[in-house]
Amino acid sequence: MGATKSDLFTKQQNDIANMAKAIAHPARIAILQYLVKKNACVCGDLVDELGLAQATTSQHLKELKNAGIIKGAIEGVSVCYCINAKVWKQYKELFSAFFKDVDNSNSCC
Amino acid sequence: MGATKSDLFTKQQNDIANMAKAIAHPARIAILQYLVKKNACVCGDLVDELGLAQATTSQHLKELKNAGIIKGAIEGVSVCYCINAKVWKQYKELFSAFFKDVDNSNSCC
DNA sequence: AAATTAAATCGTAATATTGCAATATTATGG
DNA sequence: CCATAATATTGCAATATTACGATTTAATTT
Repeated sequence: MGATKSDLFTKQQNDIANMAKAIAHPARIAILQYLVKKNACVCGDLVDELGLAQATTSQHLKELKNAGIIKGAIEGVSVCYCINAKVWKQYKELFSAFFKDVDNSNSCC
Repeated sequence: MGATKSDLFTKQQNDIANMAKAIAHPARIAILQYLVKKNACVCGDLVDELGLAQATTSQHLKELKNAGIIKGAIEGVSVCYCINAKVWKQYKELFSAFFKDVDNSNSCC
């Protein structure tokens, strides 16, 4: 036990859950907000920005890269990160579809 | 170590991360989709629906209740669950605001 | 009151995540 | 080539999450 039983659920359900998991940490939210705000590639200053150790920051960046939501490009000795606009749009749309309006007129609670 | 360093981040960043965490499991996505689909209070059949043990299902329901996104009402010997429309709307809006459109025209990667 | 039913809680095991120091890697400049 | 700088990876400890059997709680029915 301890591991999520992914096989019980649909691909879509697992996809949404995994997307949520990718942003389910304040450091990763902070990274994404910073990249969106800067509206450009950001090289280097993410470690200073967060206040976490370099290794930890690098790990969070890796998770965001694995999720596809950011891209990294080597720029000389440092690495530049930016939002992957295409995947970002997918996230936007999938969450938007998931959180469609609910009709709770039939609800008893 | 092991615990998230919430104090490094803003309340808003922690809030978004916690909301994402609440839905970062396929069983919880399945529960929410089922409640939305049924468009009414659902009593009892959630355990049969998921395929997880009763205790596990109950635990997931508790997390969703803690996050405020669902409500439960005792109905005789069983418990009826439904979407908390107000909180649902908040989630919808917060995620929608977070995933606002990005301009990556200045991006190098 | 006893039996039944549904759900919550407890205890515990397995696994995942978070965080950081230490080390490795990679590119640049001297 | 050697030193430096920036980032990645490794290894490990602390904590969190997931899952389930067993038990408890709470309401209903007999």
